Formats: sequence, structure tokens, C-alpha cells
Amino acid sequence: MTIRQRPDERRQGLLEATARCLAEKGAAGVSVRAICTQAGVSPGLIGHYFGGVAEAIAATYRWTGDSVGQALDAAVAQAGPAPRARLLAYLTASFRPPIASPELLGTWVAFWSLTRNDPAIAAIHAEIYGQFRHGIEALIAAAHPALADTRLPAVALTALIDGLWLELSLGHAPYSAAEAEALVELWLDALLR
Amino acid sequence: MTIRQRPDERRQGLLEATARCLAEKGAAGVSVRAICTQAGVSPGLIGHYFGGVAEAIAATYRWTGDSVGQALDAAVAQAGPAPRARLLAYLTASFRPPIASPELLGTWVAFWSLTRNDPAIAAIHAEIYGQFRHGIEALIAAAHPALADTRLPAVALTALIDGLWLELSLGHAPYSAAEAEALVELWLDALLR
DNA sequence: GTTGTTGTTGAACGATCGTATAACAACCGC
DNA sequence: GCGGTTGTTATACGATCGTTCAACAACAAC
Repeated sequence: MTIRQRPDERRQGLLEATARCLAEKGAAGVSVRAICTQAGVSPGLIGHYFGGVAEAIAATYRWTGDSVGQALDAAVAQAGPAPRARLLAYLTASFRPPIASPELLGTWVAFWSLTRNDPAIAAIHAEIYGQFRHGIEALIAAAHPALADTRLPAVALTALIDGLWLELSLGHAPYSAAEAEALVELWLDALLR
Repeated sequence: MTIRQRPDERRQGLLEATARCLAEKGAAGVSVRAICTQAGVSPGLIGHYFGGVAEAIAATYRWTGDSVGQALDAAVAQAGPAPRARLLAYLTASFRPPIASPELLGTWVAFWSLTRNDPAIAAIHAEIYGQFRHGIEALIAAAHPALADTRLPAVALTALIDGLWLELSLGHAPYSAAEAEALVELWLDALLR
């Protein structure tokens, strides 16, 4: 039997266990029993903290998205005051710790595949990506105040980052994280020249 | 009861049913019964044409990949002799019929999520993406004979296309297929300038 | 210490999963 | 036509799925 934990710690443990299951077994392999075994907990407990496994996965997506958002903000804060440096830090943070971990990449790909078929996941996805794009647009506007439209550059940079991230996640990508960063910087200059 | 079909037609029907299931229900929702219902066939038949559902999915990935490859080649053939036009046709074909259909996009995202966890799918993925990159590299070399390295540009273009494709697939993307094409052309010029 | 609330377990339920197989239908060679 | 091969169905099996719930353990209030 497991020792009783504080409720928020237990809930957090279940979120992390869900993320680990999604990374290891994919969207098709995650299950209540797998999650609870991963968390070292009895299968009945998922119903106590979440309404069901679907809600647990949704909460995990929200938590993962928030974590990434905080890491992005931290990278920007560390970049100093120069607008271009702040924008570049935001864009390249996806290829550095703590975001560029194999586990997080795997979890994220699983969320992509769930987004198409689960409306609740799709809503969270829209929120997360909306925030991400909004962050890029704000930093672009700060770096290039004269620019008329920030939407398309934000779309373009998001797409390149996601594409590079995807191939890094699927393994055997014929490039390094450092090369990915360099490509993002090149793309940024091409878009805002 | 279903009328008997020619074996290759029946097998092809099962491949298409599998693809439709992956698009509609995702990697987590596909099942023998769903596939066979979609194909209008009894569940036992999947074992007759494939060793099991895993093999059916793998065969579907191979068939889908071949179809995309043929569509890409057709787009190049239609583009005429100019090297740059041929390269651009190869790159933008992903955003035009028959490749840019909602069903194909959905199926493809499901394959991405399976790639991380199923070695057989991963092998097929490596083959398909190897061919795609090889195609880009050959067209780049033809268009820019003096270029030393074609690997990184091919990586970069593949990533942008996948990223744009992903967001188009997940719905509510804040851009059109035409804008995606224009971005790919811009990226091409930035890489090979 | 007693009582009541909350966390947790482990087993049970019905549903669905993938696969195997016996029976039947359709086709082919003769 | 007839026998043998192949396609197809329907069902059955064991495993696993998500969820529920009675029972028990841990803690808080008093």
C-alpha cells in the first residue's frame, strides 16, 4: 500500500505519470492501469482525482502546455533587454532544456494525434497554440514596430519549429538541435528582412 | 453477406478502410472491428489478408507513402523542364490535391504518433522520409549545381512543410494552403540564395 | 479517545479488444 | 457436375479496457 500524500502532490504525480505513459506508449497505448502503475497507485484512484482517463489526459495537456509556456518566458527573461535577442530566445528555447527532452517531445506528439479526434483536447490545443503565437507576435512587434502584419511570420515560425521538433522526436533526424536553432534564426531573418 | 471480390481489390479496400479509420478515430481509436465495419466486411477477414491489425496498419502506411510519392512525382512531371519550377512543384504539391485532403492529413498525423512506439512503423517512416528528402536533394542539386551541401536545406524544407501540414490538419489554422505555398517558396529562396 | 471526513485499495462489472477457428459460399480445374 | 481450393462469415475465447464501489486506513476536529 502506498503512503498517503498531500492531495496536490498526488494529483501532480498522476499528471506526470500520464505524461510518461504518453511518451513511452503513445496515444494508443495509454490506459488507466498503465498510468496508475506508473504512479505507483491503485487504478481506482484516477476516478478520485479526475472524472476519468480522458479528463486526466486533458489535465496533463494543460499542465504540459503551461510548463512549456513558463520555460519560454524564462528563456525570454534571461535574454536581456534587446528585442531581437528576446524574440530569438523565445524561438530557440524549444531546442534547449528543459523543453527539448525526449519525454516531452514524445508526449507532445501524442497530444497532436489526440487533438484531431477529441474536442476537449482540441480546445486545449487551440488555447496553447494561441498563446504561443501571441507570444511570438508580441515579440515580433517589439522588435519590428513598423511591421504591418505579424500573423503570417508567427505562423511560419511556429510551423518550422513544430516540424523540426517532430523529426527530432521521431528519432534518427539527420540534424542536431544546434542546427535546428540556426535554421530558425535564418528563417526569422528571411521573414523580417 | 458481402459479394466476393478479387483478392487484390479486397486487400486494397481494407487498406483504404484502415486509412479512413485512422483519419476519423486516430491512432488510439483504430481497431479490427472498426476497420472491417468500414470496409463492409467481417472482422475475421483482417487475419486472412494481413497477419494482424499491426501488419494492416503498417501496410497502410506503406501504401499511403507510395501514393504521396507518386503524387509528388506527378507534380514534378507536370512542371516542365525548368529546374527551379520542378523543385518548387515538388515542395508545394503537399498543399494541393490529391495530397492536401483532410483525410490524408489525419491519417498522416496518426502515423506520426505511431512511429515513436512501433518499430515496424518507424522503419517504414524512415524509408518514406528518406525518399522524400532524397527527392528534394536531387532537385536542389539540379537547380543549384554549385551548392556544396543539400542535406540541411532538405531538412529545413521538410520541417516547414510538415509543420504547416500539421497545423492545417489539426484544424482552425490561421492561414490558407495558398499562404503555406508562398511561405515554402520564401523559405526556399532564403535557403538557396 | 472518539467521530467524521478524506484518501486509497482491490476486486468486480460489462464492454471491447485481437485473434483463432469451425462452418459455409464462391470459384477453379477437370 | 464434382472435388478441392480459397474467400468469407459468425462466433467464441482470453485479455484488457474504463468505471464503480464496498471496505479499510489515515488524518482532522473536538
